[in-house]
Amino acid sequence: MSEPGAGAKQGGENLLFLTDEQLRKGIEAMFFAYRAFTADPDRILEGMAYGRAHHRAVHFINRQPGLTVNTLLTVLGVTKQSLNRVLRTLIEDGLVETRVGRKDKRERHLYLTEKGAGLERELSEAQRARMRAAYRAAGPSAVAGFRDVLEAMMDPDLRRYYSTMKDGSA
Amino acid sequence: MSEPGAGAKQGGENLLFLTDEQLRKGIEAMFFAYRAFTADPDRILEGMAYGRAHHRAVHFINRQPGLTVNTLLTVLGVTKQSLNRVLRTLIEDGLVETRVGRKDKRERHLYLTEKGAGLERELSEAQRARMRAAYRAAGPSAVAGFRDVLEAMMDPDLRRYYSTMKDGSA
DNA sequence: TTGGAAAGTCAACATGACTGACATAATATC
DNA sequence: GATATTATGTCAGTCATGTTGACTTTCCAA
Repeated sequence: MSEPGAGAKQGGENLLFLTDEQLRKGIEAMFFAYRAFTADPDRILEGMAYGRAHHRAVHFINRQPGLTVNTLLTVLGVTKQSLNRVLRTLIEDGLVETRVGRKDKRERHLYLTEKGAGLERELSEAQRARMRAAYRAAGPSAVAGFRDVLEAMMDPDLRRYYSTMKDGSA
Repeated sequence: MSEPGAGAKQGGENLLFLTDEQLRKGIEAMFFAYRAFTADPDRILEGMAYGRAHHRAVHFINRQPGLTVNTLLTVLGVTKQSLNRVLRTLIEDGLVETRVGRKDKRERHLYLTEKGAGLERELSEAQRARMRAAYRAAGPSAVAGFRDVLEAMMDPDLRRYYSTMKDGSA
């Protein structure tokens, strides 16, 4: 890597971003940003009979149509009882449909209906708008750094899953 | 904006980080990283009679000793009834103490006791350890980008508050 | 002196997590 | 073919954290 400035001050100066104060600022940044990040879809959902849990389910079904209940369970990191309540209402309301697995008939593969895709679009457009504005304000190299830090923060299993998902850059 | 036909190479290439796919990846990165981010303190707190809400209160009281209930309310973005439940148990258990305001006797200023500071240290050390590892893995310039994007994502009021807090770089 | 702000409290309720127990169907294994 | 395991679904109960609404006390300020 290239040394910014002199070579002498290397150790201490290059590690300044790891002080406790800096780390605490990072923690607060995560907290405040995440709140803003969820605020827009939450606003849309209030009044509807759905909540953040429904949004998350719909998001991942959209991203990976045909995924099984079990996979969704792992990705969301909740119990099947918790997911089931959410999924049941989405199916009853005709936003999600299930198809029995061809190979393994125990599995249910999940798909969004037209209606479900409509809600997904509405929610994700609100969220993407904020993300887009933040990306634009911060610039491409900041975005790369943002993604790198978040990825490094994830639990290894989910990082692996995350890495396999399409990102349009390939 | 620029025409998609004409200056295609330049504009298009520089804006590739704003495609919907890229934005969706950012959304997922936030989701997975935030889960990991809260997992360690949550693990410590389970078993104790406290939860994430207590952690947040303790964090901000530590960061800004003597802040009033009203300020904490704004920072945390919850109702006073919700905060009060949390604060009451922390006071009863001797983790937080309140002092009546000198100037305005209606105000209660919040401070951590020794015991409260102990819990804060324990929780935040777990969280900082993960943050430190992520920062170290991603490097200083990624960290700067990370912080820039998160800051741009916040709601303006909290961004203002966030900016005034000490970060050890000034 | 009166209006409003800061804080605290009670009650009722919603959401989204959790555990534990149990049922059904299909696959996998012995 | 009998048995174990897996994938899914469901019922019941609990907990943490948020909400609204109503009301009180204290105290500052116009």
